[in-house]
Amino acid sequence: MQELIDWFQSLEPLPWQNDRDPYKVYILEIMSQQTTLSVMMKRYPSWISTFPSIDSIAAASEEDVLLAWEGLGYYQRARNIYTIAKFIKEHGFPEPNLSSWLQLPGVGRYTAAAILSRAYNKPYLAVDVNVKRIIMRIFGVSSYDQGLEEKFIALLGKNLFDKYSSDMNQGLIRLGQSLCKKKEIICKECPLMKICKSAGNISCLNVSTKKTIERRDKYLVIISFNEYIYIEKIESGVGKNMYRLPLVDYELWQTFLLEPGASLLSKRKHSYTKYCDYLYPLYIEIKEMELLQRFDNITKHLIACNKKKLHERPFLSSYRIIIDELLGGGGKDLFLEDQ
DNA sequence: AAGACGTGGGA
DNA sequence: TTCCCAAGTCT
Repeated sequence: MQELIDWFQSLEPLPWQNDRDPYKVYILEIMSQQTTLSVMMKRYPSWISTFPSIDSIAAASEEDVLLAWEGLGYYQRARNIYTIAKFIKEHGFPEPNLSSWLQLPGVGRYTAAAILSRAYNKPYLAVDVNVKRIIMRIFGVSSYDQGLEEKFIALLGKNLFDKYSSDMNQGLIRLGQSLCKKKEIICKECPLMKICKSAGNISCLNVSTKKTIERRDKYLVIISFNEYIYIEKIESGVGKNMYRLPLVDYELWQTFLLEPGASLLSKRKHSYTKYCDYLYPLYIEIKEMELLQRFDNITKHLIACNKKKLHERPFLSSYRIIIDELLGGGGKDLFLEDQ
């Protein structure tokens, strides 16, 4: 299927398309997961600017890496990048084969294949959800079977794939994003039309399973004292080793509400996966050292961070938004009541 | 093997 | 505003 290669090469190339540096290809593949092209266009260049090499990451801290990843979500990926950078600094890149790369944390079958074909020109088929859908349509089947992959490569042309797997892998993904989409197909422009059993016939729709949403209320306090804001390090779970504004239980939050200097900020909604969180931020401005002691019971577990340095710590997005509005825009939209 | 893991952006 | 989506991996 020379047609696939020709079609791919006729597209406007992505800025990083022809970079074969294993480090950059690795970052590119990890960052691409579960995100959109517009996010990539913004974040990939800035990442490379912050961390131009494996060594630059290995020389940083995990917190620095999480900060650079902030806003991209799925933060385990950033922790893995840090782990892998240190490993590679010591041992070098893995051998260019599937089993060696699969040993790296966060590198699964898709990512390993994509890196090996892009950076090392190894003929592995990188099967992501797009390619999976294309394969199912090509063969006109309604369930996926890994055995189809070898047949698919044969259909593409084994010799051609051995030589041009990088372009063909990338071409297939672009195809899945543009012509052979989940809910929309444009077969007449498809380079694979000749070999497709489902041509013109949309099928293999992923049935989206509706998840039941779980609502959660979170009560947080922003304790401000001189130049400092108290923040809390997340020890486990979502956002591990990142920071948040301190969460307290409702009872305590209510008692803080009555403190002098306390003002209620507008509530925030933050949804992800199956959760719908409502954040209730309470801003407490403490002017006297004596008053600070009234919060000893919680502040002793917290970190006093200079307001000017809050941007140096990695925060989960929902908290970052509140912090930015509080410090940046004068909190105009944030405050419920005028002071 | 179903569920967890996050977010910004577009309709 | 609200809903829904987007280059997976791990357990």
